[in-house]
Amino acid sequence: MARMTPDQRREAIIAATRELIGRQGIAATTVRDVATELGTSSGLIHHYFDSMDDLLAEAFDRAATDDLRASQTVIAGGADPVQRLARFFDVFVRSADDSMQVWLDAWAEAARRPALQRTSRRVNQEWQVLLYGLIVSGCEAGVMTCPDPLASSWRILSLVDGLAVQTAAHSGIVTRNQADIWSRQSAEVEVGLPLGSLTSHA
Amino acid sequence: MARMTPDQRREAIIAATRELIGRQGIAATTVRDVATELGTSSGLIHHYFDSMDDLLAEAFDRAATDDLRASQTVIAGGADPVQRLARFFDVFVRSADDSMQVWLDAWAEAARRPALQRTSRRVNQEWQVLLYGLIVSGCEAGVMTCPDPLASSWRILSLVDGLAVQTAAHSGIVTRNQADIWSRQSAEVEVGLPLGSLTSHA
DNA sequence: ACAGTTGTTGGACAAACGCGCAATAGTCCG
DNA sequence: CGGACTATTGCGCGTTTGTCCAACAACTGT
Repeated sequence: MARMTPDQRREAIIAATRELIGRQGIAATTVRDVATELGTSSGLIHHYFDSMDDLLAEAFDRAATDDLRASQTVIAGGADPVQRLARFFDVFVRSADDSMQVWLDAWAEAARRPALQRTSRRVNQEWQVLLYGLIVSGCEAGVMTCPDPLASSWRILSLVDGLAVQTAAHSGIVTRNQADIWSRQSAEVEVGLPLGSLTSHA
Repeated sequence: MARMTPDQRREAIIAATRELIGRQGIAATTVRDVATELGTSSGLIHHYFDSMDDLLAEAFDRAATDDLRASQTVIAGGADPVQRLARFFDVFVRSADDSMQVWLDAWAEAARRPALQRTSRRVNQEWQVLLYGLIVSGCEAGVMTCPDPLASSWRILSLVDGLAVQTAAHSGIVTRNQADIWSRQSAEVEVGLPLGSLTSHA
């Protein structure tokens, strides 16, 4: 096979793994799957990664962190705190739609894969920090009322996770649109916004 | 091995599987694990169940349904709608504490195990129906205000699921007590109860 | 050009998986 | 007692898994 620089090769392995876990989940992705996707031998993967756990954790980390960074950029483009919060739900629902099985697998597999568990925890906390910041800035601007912004951020994040589970694992019972609307309504109540504030964006 | 009646044997297999999935999750439980737990051969399991998917689905069904029935009984003992709703959180938090890994595995494995997927969906819906009934009866009694009881039941169920994920998969970030309090507060807002109504039970 | 280093191969390896099957042991009925 | 039936055994089959390793190929510095 054509030779790459070590950095390029490592990135290519991670990219192939990302593609695969997005397509078939984390739990169902094997070393040989990655090698086939890359068009290389399976031994090469272990030349760059100590274990499958490490590779899965890093691939999940890249995918989740890219999602988070992209979301931060989109959200930062909102004109005011309310619009930024509305954008939070836009990007979250969209990204959850594509990669919910990855999240479910990450949560479940965390019990059996130490590296994946560490990554999953950190990513989760970063989403909470992002949401917490949005709420606090809304309160400082005086457009939101929040008696307990920490509790609110955890509640909204949990609600959104839970609704994502409903649409993914129990697809057909709760639709994506319902989950989107319900999570916005719940957030409006949390931060004292009038109903419809987060949904009436052009 | 000592012989049982077919019914007894079948129940013993299910009981052993329940024990195992509670201890090590659904995904990590194998045919041989069940046979060892029972003290029988592995071939016997396939004499009573067509596939491992079927066995796991039935064991999960029993465990989840038993939890649900026991919860219904406890909840029904509440004097009024508010106390019954408070009891909902008591039993839910307690059962989630023991078996959260089972739920995570059920959600994640549902994508790869058809029988488990059907069972998981049904159990989830039964919890929602239970919660929906509690809310509606509170509204009919005039002690709760609910503009949209269906949406409320889905939101509360999703919130408690999401908070359970936070305490299980990301243990240490959100504690069980915090999750308990936060889910009650959220429910109080949903059905128009004064803060503290669901927590001030003896 | 040559030696040394490192990327890469392809397959061996042991362990574990779900499942099936011939043989055995236990039960029941005539 | 004896034949029919079924529960149960114990093992083997084929596959798949993560990991490892000796050999080969390619690049580097002298």
